[in-house]
Amino acid sequence: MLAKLEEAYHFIFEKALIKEISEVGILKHVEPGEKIIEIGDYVKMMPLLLEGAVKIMRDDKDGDELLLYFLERGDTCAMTLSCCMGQTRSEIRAVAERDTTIIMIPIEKMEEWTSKYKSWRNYVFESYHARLTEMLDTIDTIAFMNMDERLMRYLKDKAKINQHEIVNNTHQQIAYDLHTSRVVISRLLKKLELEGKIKLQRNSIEVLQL
Amino acid sequence: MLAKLEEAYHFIFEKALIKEISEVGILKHVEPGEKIIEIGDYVKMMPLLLEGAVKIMRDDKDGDELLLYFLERGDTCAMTLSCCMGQTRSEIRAVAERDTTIIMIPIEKMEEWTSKYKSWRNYVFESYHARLTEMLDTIDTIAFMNMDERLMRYLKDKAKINQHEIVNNTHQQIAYDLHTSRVVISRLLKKLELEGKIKLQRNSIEVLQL
DNA sequence: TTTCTTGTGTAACCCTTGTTACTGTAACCG
DNA sequence: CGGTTACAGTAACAAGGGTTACACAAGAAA
Repeated sequence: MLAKLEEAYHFIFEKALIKEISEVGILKHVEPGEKIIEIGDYVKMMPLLLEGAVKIMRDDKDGDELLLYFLERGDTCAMTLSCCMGQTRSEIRAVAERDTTIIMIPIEKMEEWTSKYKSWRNYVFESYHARLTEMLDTIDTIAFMNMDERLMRYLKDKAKINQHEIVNNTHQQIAYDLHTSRVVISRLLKKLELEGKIKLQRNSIEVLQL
Repeated sequence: MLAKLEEAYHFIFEKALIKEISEVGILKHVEPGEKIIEIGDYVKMMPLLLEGAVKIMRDDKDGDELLLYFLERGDTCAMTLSCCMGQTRSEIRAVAERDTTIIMIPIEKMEEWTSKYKSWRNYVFESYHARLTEMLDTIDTIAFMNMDERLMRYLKDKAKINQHEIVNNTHQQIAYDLHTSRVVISRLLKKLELEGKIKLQRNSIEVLQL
């Protein structure tokens, strides 16, 4: 564990802190599609991403859902962080996008490290900043862009996150992430294919413009 | 200044910190409609709200704009905070909604207080949490609600913020805040009036269901 | 092979929202 | 007082996207 931890975080945390993390952190592996946090969960551990990718979703009471953003190595979920500190329930759902390794930190340590390590404080503040920025991005997307632009952007993000130009998704799954219907996605995908931006096959979409 | 500061923040900050704030903070008064921060500004001071209300707006490159949320007494702008720490430019615009008094803190102090005062750390974390929650709310609103619901919600918020059931706004101003057109707002306001939820007059809207 | 299941393509239709254009009217100003 | 400007009401139409329904194809299962 120490090796992976150092690989992902040596630019961010001081040595002593990495050692502490490796001592108290609990390593966890999650499969693609596996839930990490559900809306309404009490959050007792803060997750640091060692490897893989996680997608963060927002749901409303009617079962509608919407993709907020993806997390990658070196990231943590600021919403979770925020819930930990405030002892409130999770406002979001986190689902593994690929094979993912995370390390869970007990919340007691967070308070302690906040006064003890400057690099920890900075990391926490930077995480908040990064997540706020991503939320603004999400807002821009849904407020100012049309569905075809949002779709193309989604495919590019997905290709990047999965490090592969082929996105293995059904149209229905995409529709859920973008909070629209399958028919709309099929329609727009066909349009994007005609424009030469993607290539369609059953269960897979090749993104040509990365 | 000390009196107002204590009135707004005595539940939040310890005495010694309030004293420090009053010593280094710069008091500033802004009129309704006056800009406090513009997108792209370098932020060198962190604002604490003593009195009044501020609206936080997001703009895109095409000049489109969208209301994110309001700030009130005891709040600070986490985006600004985040920009201060990270030395980045502002991603948002802040405009006074009423007569507003703010106190500006030089960023050097923030770092110092973060290690020195636990109440400061908590305040900063809670501010981040509050703002993230509000952003999620904003996302819910634009992703899951229709324009008539958004409009009603906007009017209620506005009435609450201004402590008055009469909202003095032209339809055009509302259209800017909700990122739509004047005609759409006029249409929906008329519908809401027919439903008995509001009462319309020139330059003013009375919100009947608070 | 046939059958069943799942995913995709597409047409037809509807609703919400955005656009253009024009009218009326309150308030202000010379 | 008439003229100007800002604001509001409304009709007619366009566009985006959501809904329903159905056909068809690829794989999986039998």
